[in-house]
Amino acid sequence: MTTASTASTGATRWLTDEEQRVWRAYLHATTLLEDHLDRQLQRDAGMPHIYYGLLVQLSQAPRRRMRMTELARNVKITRSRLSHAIARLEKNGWVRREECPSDKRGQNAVLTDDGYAMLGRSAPGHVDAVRQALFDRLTPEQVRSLGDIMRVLASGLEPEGTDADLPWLR
Amino acid sequence: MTTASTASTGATRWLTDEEQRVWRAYLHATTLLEDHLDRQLQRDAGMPHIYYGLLVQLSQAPRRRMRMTELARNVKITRSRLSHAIARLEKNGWVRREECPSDKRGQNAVLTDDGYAMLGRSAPGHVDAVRQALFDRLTPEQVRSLGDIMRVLASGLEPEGTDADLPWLR
DNA sequence: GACCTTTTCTTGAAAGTTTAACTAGATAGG
DNA sequence: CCTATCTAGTTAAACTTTCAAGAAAAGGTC
Repeated sequence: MTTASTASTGATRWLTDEEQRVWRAYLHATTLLEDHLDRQLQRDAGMPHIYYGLLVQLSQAPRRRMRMTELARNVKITRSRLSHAIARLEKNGWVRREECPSDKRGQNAVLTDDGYAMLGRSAPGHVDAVRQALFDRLTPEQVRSLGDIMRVLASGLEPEGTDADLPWLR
Repeated sequence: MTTASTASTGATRWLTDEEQRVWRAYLHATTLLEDHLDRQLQRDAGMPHIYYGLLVQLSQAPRRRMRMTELARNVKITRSRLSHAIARLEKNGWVRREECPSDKRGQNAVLTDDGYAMLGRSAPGHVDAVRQALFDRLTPEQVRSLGDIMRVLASGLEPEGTDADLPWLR
């Protein structure tokens, strides 16, 4: 019941010319931007974009720590992927695992001082990169519009909404 | 010279509140959509989104064949990644390699009949998924606006443009 | 032609991701 | 309590991507 819309009627509503152009532009731009930021962070911070996102999340959490599952949910990755990622960040000394007092199954990922420092060092460059690629190129209306559009898309794909899918991802 | 903008002055222009919200929404929506389509295609066509994109490109090329480098450029991936991907698709019987007559270094990736057939089978479902996630949720103005915005972003990240980077990617 | 550089594509290993199975602790019902 | 079920997180194996290196043909240049 995830796909079916024309699947039931048999008639496929293909994309119009404009839709095709927009879709291609979307794919094109989003992959270029992701590649760009991934390379920027790999070069300046020694990690892929998503790992950086994990550190940012932790840096904003109450005591710079967060339960594994919550962290995974916030960044939209599976728990498995998070396990591997945290293992790697732990090797770098930027994150540390800590048992959860209230739930013995649980683990907290904790941002270390080293991790915090490295974030402070690389954040300016990263913000710069985002600004140059995105905000400095769009008009204020476009920025507002982009926000609206992205919120619509996200709400439609959120596990909640109309057709509740699995737990929260997969 | 890729990053530096405040790097030279020392003053970081952080993101405003609205910019932060927009950026988060962007990351959120784009990762959800990519995950969604990846899963849809993995389920219905047995391959990740980017592999599907390769087949689509080939299906639209003159004699359903294309030089490796051109294919890689069109889909925005490295030649190395393409080599591995084509090897996998070859194992599936959907693509076949063919030597290039005019340039003995060259290879053409050719979409097989099996590949073409499989594309015909999975295209409707994929178009449906894109439509449901994107076009059915946006107003016509939003679609137009999204196209404009994405074209601006892409043009700024294209290896050409103002600050010519490396060959075309990396 | 000999020499040097560039272009095309492949390869192998390391890094990252996915999938499915699995351990251990929490929870609910009887 | 005891058992069934659920939840948190990890792990192994298969697969994909990246990175660095390299083989082979093409293009100058003298």
